[in-house]
Amino acid sequence: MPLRAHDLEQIRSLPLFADASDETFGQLTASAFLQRFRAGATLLTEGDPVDFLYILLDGIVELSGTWNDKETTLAVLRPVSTFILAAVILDADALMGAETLEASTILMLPGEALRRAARTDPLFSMAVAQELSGCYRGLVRTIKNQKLRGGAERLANYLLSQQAHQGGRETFTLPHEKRVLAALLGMTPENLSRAFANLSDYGVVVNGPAVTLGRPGLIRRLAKPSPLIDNHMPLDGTVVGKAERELWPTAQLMRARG
Amino acid sequence: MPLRAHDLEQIRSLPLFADASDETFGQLTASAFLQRFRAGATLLTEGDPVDFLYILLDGIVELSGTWNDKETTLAVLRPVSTFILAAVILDADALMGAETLEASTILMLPGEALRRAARTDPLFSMAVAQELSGCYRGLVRTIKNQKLRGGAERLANYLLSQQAHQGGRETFTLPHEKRVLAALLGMTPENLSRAFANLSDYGVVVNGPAVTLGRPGLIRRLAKPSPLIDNHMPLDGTVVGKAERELWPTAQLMRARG
DNA sequence: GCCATAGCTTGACGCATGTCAACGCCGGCC
DNA sequence: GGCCGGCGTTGACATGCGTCAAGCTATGGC
Repeated sequence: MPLRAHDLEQIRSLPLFADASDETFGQLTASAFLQRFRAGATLLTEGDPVDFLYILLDGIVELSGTWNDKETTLAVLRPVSTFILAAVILDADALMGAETLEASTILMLPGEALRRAARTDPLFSMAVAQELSGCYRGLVRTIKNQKLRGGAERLANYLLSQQAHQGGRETFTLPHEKRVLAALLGMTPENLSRAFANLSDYGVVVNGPAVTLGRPGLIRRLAKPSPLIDNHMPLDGTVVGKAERELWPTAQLMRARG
Repeated sequence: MPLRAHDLEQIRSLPLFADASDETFGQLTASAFLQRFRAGATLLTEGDPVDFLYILLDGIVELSGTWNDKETTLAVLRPVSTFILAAVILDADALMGAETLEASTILMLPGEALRRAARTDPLFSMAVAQELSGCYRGLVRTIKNQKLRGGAERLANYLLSQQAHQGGRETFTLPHEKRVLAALLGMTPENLSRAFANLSDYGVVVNGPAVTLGRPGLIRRLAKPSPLIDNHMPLDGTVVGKAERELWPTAQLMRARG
């Protein structure tokens, strides 16, 4: 699929490309193309050489890692997210697999063009460095979340952040199937059920995909959310400045499963 | 402490600075300075604004994360390693604490100078992006190691990689106290003891800090080392090319503790 | 309306790991 | 020499989590 003017505008407005020169942007997009994938399609297998930077424009994709017949979910991405930037920059093999959870449309940007652009356009490569920094810090948060909190605490924090994303209403709806949520939070579906059951003591009521936090104070006291672990979205519509750019870089949701 | 010619040469030869223009390098080092810290010194506290890029030239430093009175070790660094590059690039607060485990000498490079250099010198900011990519992939490996392997398996793989680093001899010596090693591997000291005990069935003999792997085939069959998780050092002395640059970026050792 | 299937939940069980306490070893210090 | 404190090990115990099995509900096809 060729790119349309509308797509180009959308890409151009991403933090990663906003500062690039027109020339750089032109060279980058000249060799790029859009591709549509069905649900469950494998985009990348662990160990494969990575030839493209992927930019998820629509749909959902899961990043995973495997070893010895075990699999773990490293992240679940929603639009607009770039992924495997690090592998592209280093021209290295993929450390994670990628597959679509829903039908998705993805922009594919040849790696060689991206590396060439980064080597010549300092503002673009600075943007690349900022994007990578955001991803790195996302992983640091993930590890801290994973190692320092128990299952119920991870779930509680997830619910609080979801609530914030959806406008802070008392009742909101889970964006994924519970099986996917469990993987995201680093537990089995069975344990997610139990974790929800435990949280009922804290005013959490679950009705299918609908969740209501009946006692915000109580659940917050359990969750103890921290800006050093959880990425908080600004509640009002204020424009984010440079320092907050890392807040919502490429991958908003990052958790691991055992 | 001012920088000496010898220090400058050493810095200049790091991958991060090797491609920078002389002008960039001069501007960067003009405002840099060396500092010596005693063992146990706190370099950075979680949440602090980060004003410098740190480059560990001698000694050992530990990176940690905390939440709710619990602490976890995110990495143990040895020379020559840079750290908190991502926070510097984004001019953001530190997500991890840093403290010296031994007396250390550290080069401190003002963040503003680094960001300015990255915005103007494309080859330097490309090197920054490559360094960050290596760090990012290191964290991905850490998470996979942590979530996919059990304690004994993590230890087995650590021993194999240590053995390789030390020339592949049957007997080698642990580079850290066992308490630090336990933190590195994401377990308690008690469990590290038990893990060592379990590995005796696989030909692993421990004598204080000396470890000998009596049955390499057996321990390898348990460890199942993978290039997608473990960073293998080249056994021979071949010069590493661009693709392998990520192999030994800033932080070689990254594990987390619960 | 009936059945099949998938997603979710619940219970029972076992394993891995954290916690707490006691002990031995060793090195430093008085 | 004797005391002391840090490190490492070992055991008993509790807990969190994964695994397996069964059942429950909703949805879709016939």
